[in-house]
Amino acid sequence: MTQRKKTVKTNKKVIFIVGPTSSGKTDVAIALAREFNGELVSADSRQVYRGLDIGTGKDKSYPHHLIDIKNPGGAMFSLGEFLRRANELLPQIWEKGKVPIVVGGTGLYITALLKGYKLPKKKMGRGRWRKQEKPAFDTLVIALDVPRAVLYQRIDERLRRRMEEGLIAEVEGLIRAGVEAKWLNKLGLEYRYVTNYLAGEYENEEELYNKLRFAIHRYARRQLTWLRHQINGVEWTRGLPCARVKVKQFLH
RNA sequence: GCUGGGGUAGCGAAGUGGUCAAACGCACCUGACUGUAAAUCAGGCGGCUCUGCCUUCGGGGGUUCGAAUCCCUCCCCCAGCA
Repeated sequence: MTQRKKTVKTNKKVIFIVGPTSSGKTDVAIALAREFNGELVSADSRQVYRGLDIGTGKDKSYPHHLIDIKNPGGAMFSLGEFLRRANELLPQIWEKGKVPIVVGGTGLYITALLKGYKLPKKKMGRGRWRKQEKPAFDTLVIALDVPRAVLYQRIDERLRRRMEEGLIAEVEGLIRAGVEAKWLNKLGLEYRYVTNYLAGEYENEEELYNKLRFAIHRYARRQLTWLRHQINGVEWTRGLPCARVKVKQFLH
């Protein structure tokens, strides 16, 4: 009996929705948020910037925390800032009687939050900044599992769509607004490749498309490697129905 | 039909008698990851009973101790001429 009491350590819970790019994280997260009274917290190192919409694939149809909180071109967002803000948000969400649902593809951010990393206020030398603490909440980590071939196909189709929606124009606009190419290059993927394209590095849009889609494939693979090895207790699911069941169990 | 060029591993492309299972790039696969993480970096990538063996460089035949590399022939592609 007393044992049982111990296991019910807290009613503070956090749901994580992870997976490689194009695996459908956002859709699942939004559906879960609606159904289970959740609030979305983005764990995405690129969607934090305002104006980077098409290239980062923001879904503004539903409110997310930690999206559009930085201006592009300035200091880069960082793990430290993410942790600070996320750890501040969670209690606020619990207070409202809601469940935080952390969605995102930035594995390092997820791991750090999940493991309760605490970073010193100031940057210290590499290798000794971590002070790990047990997270003060229960977690459910749901990863979306999509067959590799399907994933690649989705990535390709999505990229094509984004290019039609004005991906290149978006980057041109940022550059015109004064964002440096160097800064865009550091972001990688869409912003890096389109910037290169605008600098004349590729023959045509088709070459840009191909170079970029393969770079995204590689990125998706890296994300999967991270999920497989750097996060414990990941529950792989094939989609919303399965995720819903796990969430229902978790919340009870 | 003639002439010239060409057919090399999933694709592109080196190699032109031995040190070639075959450079390199791409795709693909795997892994690392401690304050830029959509970043950065590493390995693999014909097959196997894997410190060696087997089957590969359009097909077949030949020369040679030895061929992806030389010769003959056949098939296919491209360019120019008919």
